[in-house]
Amino acid sequence: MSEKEQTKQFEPTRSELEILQVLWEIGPSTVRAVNDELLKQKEVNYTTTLKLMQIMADKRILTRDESQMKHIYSVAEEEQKTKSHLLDKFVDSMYKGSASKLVMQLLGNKKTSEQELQEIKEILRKLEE
Amino acid sequence: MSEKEQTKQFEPTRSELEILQVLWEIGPSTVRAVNDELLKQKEVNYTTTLKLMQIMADKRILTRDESQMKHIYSVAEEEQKTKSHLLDKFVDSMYKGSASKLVMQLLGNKKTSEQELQEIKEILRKLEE
DNA sequence: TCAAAGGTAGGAATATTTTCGTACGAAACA
DNA sequence: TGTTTCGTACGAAAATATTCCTACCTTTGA
Repeated sequence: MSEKEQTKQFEPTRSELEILQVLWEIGPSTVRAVNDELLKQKEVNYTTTLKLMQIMADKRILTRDESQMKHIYSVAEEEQKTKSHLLDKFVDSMYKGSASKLVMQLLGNKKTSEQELQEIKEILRKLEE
Repeated sequence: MSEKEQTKQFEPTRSELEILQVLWEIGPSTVRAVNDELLKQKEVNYTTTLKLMQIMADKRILTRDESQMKHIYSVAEEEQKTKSHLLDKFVDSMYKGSASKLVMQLLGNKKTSEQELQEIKEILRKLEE
């Protein structure tokens, strides 16, 4: 892998993101387990999920333990690191990098509950200390 | 357009999002103007941008004024409404709908400056009133 | 032992997204 | 007026992403 490819930012496709979410949720798993989770959300053939996960392993998004017949797939990068990167990209592209603009939007959002609000304040308060 | 299609959530592709960002930035514009902006970021052929904007107009993401030869394209939906929707989706898919989790990530992020932090606190303070 | 169930691999078929070649009309202007 | 420049429309090609068929191997259990 060239240096350029190494440093190239990780850009999951929509389907890849779905699988990442499942793996974040249930931890390292077999294809079967991931597929079962996906089936709760949508119609999807087992081999489709298998193929996607194989592709993700090729791309080094996932790693896998092949020592057993039922391969166990894990997310290669730290969940927080990946999310942080995706959040950065989101802030950059949608709010020109301004975190406060994003928060403003979030708070103006009807879906953000009073409880969430309190928690956010709590976070900031703790940050003061 | 069927009712289902109407209520179907707006899901811009990556290229479409780039164009939206330009239009948010510079306001209603010709294809030429949008393409010029895009050229600052990447190599792109005029007709490629034209085609994309035509497709977006088909999908009703953009509207256009054809009264002049140089058509003027505008973003159909309110910028804030679109961003709010995309932010919602992001929070839902990445943080299971928890805004506070997102904020926590944001604050733990080295890219979020002290100044941003102050601004966020200011927003919350004003919300108290 | 052998059939059924369940696993992987690989490639082909589809669907979607992105790019651009080409045709052709309108405007600008020498 | 004629030619160059700048615009749109359209369709096809190319690139990507998604889905699934088929082959074949391993495990399980009747």
